[in-house]
Amino acid sequence: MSPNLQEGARLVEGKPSSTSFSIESILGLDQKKDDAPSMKPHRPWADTCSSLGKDANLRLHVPSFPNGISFPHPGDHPMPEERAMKYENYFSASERASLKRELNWYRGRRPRTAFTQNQVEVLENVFRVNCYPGIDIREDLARKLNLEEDRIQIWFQNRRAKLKRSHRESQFLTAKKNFNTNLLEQIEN
Amino acid sequence: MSPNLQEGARLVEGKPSSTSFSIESILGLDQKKDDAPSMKPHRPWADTCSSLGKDANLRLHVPSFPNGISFPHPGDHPMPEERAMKYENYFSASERASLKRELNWYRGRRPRTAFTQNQVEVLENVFRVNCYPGIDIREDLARKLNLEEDRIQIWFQNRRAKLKRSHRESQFLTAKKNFNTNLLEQIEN
DNA sequence: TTTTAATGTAATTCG
DNA sequence: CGAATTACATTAAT
Repeated sequence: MSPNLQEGARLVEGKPSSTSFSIESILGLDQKKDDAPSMKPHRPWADTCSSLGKDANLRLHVPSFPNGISFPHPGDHPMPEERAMKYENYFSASERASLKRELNWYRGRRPRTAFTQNQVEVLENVFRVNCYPGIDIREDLARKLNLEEDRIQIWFQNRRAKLKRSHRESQFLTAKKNFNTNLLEQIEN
Repeated sequence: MSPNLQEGARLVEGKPSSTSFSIESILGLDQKKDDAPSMKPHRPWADTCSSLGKDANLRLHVPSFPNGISFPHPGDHPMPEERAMKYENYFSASERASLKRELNWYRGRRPRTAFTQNQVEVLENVFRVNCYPGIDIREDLARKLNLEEDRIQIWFQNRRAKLKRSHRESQFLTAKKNFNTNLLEQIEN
């Protein structure tokens, strides 16, 4: 019997009591506690080497308009009337790109990769033959297409999901059609 | 044999492949072959008395292709004519393995469990104290959280993997930062 | 709005 | 058990 779980039960009920589990249950299982998981989301694309003055606070800066108007957060609702203020009008392409990177940083998401048509075609061709390319193939593709291996792997994952989805859908449609057909026959008889 | 990437590349570019992937590579011959005799994976959640959908997914072995999934995707560009033969002749062991895997998923992958926030909270709290809970603790948790013990075990496994991953990453970042710092010092001297 | 790259994590497999 | 990989549900960029 582990009486220690009662602590857990308490936590369930919203009691943030100090987690004191009975020693017995932890006995012999004393682990090196990394109490601050620190959960680094792993964002290698936010390269720390890019600038020598690689200050962390650099990315916490909230972009704003030159005139002090705060930058429209993409998640927010569009501002109907202020169309004339669209930030595109204020920044060059490269400036927008860097702003975007900053946004991506504090939102913690890798900038969306835009595959070229050629890259997609090659990937599709490989997919047709083998939709589970091993690491060797992926690395090979990465070199040949000038992409990171991770992009390749993700691409295949998403591609498989897409295939499955389409399969599901067609199956559903078939089932529906059959259902309707049967129904019709019954009515006719 | 099956078309390889050279053909694929040619199809894409219309030029004599500068990209050449070896057949072995494409077919993933380097991958682990699991042509092992079919053993039953025991899937209690694949309830025999579930509804219509069950049989549909269970044995859709279409002669030409498992599950009716066509690899030259129906909506996609057709492959060269030679495709009309028995598929056994066209797919390597590893490809068949892939297909088999896919088949397996369709007929029996446990539905993804969505833990509630409370469940996760309790699990995290226990994890903080002991990330290798023995069977008794797991059973206890299972009862308290109304989950199967297996889910608990898997959760801890995945949680440990996650912790390890985060350690690796923070280590990497630290190393990188040190590297940059050293570089900077050298430049300054 | 639709498609799809990216994320987080539960589930599976193998050694 | 860990490591690697996968499916799958979501989020969000285009």
